[in-house]
Amino acid sequence: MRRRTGDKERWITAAAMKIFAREGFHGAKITSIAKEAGVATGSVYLYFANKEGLLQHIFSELWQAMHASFQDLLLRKELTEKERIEHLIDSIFDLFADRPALALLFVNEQPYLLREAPGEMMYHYVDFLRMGEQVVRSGIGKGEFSPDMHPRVFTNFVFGGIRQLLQQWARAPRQFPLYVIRTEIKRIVMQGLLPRAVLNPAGNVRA
Amino acid sequence: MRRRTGDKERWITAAAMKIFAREGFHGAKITSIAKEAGVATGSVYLYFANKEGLLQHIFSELWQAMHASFQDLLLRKELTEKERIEHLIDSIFDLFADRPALALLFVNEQPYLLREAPGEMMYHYVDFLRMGEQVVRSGIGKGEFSPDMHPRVFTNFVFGGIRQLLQQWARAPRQFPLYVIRTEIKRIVMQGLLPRAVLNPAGNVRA
DNA sequence: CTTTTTACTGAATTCTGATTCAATAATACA
DNA sequence: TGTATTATTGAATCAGAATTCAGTAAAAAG
Repeated sequence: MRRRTGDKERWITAAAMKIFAREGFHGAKITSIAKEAGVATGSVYLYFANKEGLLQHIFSELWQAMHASFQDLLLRKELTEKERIEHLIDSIFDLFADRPALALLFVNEQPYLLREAPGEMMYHYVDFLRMGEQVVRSGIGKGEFSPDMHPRVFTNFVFGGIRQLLQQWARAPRQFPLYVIRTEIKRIVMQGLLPRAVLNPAGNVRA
Repeated sequence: MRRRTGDKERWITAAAMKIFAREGFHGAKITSIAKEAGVATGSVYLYFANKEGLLQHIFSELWQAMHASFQDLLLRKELTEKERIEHLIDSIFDLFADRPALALLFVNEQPYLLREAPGEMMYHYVDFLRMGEQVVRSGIGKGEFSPDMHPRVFTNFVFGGIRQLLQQWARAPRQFPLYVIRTEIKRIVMQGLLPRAVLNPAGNVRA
């Protein structure tokens, strides 16, 4: 017999992440991935069915992590819905914080998988958005949020905005740091662009 | 001599749009596009240098249209900045309103072109976002918008949110009509999720 | 130390689909 | 009508890269 030495599966996924992110799924060559991983071309096929399987595996782990942290947040009864939304936003950024390559994969290759492997992907995707919607609904119910907000449109909008900023960040991590992005997103999401009326001590409205 | 009959270039771009949107750029076969357009395979190459050129041509027209309507809006002095932003949002949706296939192309294939043809694409992209930022800055200057808003993050966020919703819509136009999306986006962008303090007739603050 | 079993290798194979181009058709012009 | 010129065709070519597999290496078992 012979034992597997080293965690080749991990080397390969790490390499794939890097190459997919740089070249795009279609531009990435299995040969480059193998070289980057330090294994032979053929070895990739010992661990994954094919190129697409490799991509799916990466996404699958990602969605799983995302789902888990969302699930956690939904269960924390002590949070207000406003806090919950803020934590949801944070948890997405936490996931990508030190992995810009993963972020690029996530934002760029999602459409491909959604077309080629609609089943699993669609499931995660829909489930994920559903969770967001749920929080918004519940916040409206409690009077925390504007009652005329459309939960599904809102959730999609925020999700899309986050993706776009993740992409900008991953493309050039220096142009704005992630903590700025998170903070700003929360501001936009909660307060919007217009200045808010605030109460002065006398109870009157100030611009 | 022989004259070109029919507007083959247009037939081909129309077909390409449709097929690219359905199969994705990489999944689309030139042969299918030619058949859909009602011309021979080789004819595609009489009008476009290659497959990528075809995609670029579509994007190029699109960005041009986008740029033009943005430019118009920037020049309309009678608008408040708030109105200007609302019109910007509308102009994007107007562009895609009856062309879901174009919308899918736009949201799905942008990353590919940004990688493969960074020059022109990047130019349009950056310019486009810059225009948005400009409006926000100017609105802040005039006191129309929250002074602590980060113009670049804001613009990217909104752009991303719009993309996401365009995609959802294009994927299944029936789930929410475009006019709902526009309205909701404007609400989110302007007011955010939290309920606003409003004045009642007596000048006091109501929840 | 030999045998057996499993891991790994990377050059060769295969497939897919973009691109080409020799042949043909249509129109203009003389 | 005949000839020149340009447009169009689509089967054949070609390139590139995913996948395979016969061969080799390493570890375990005896």
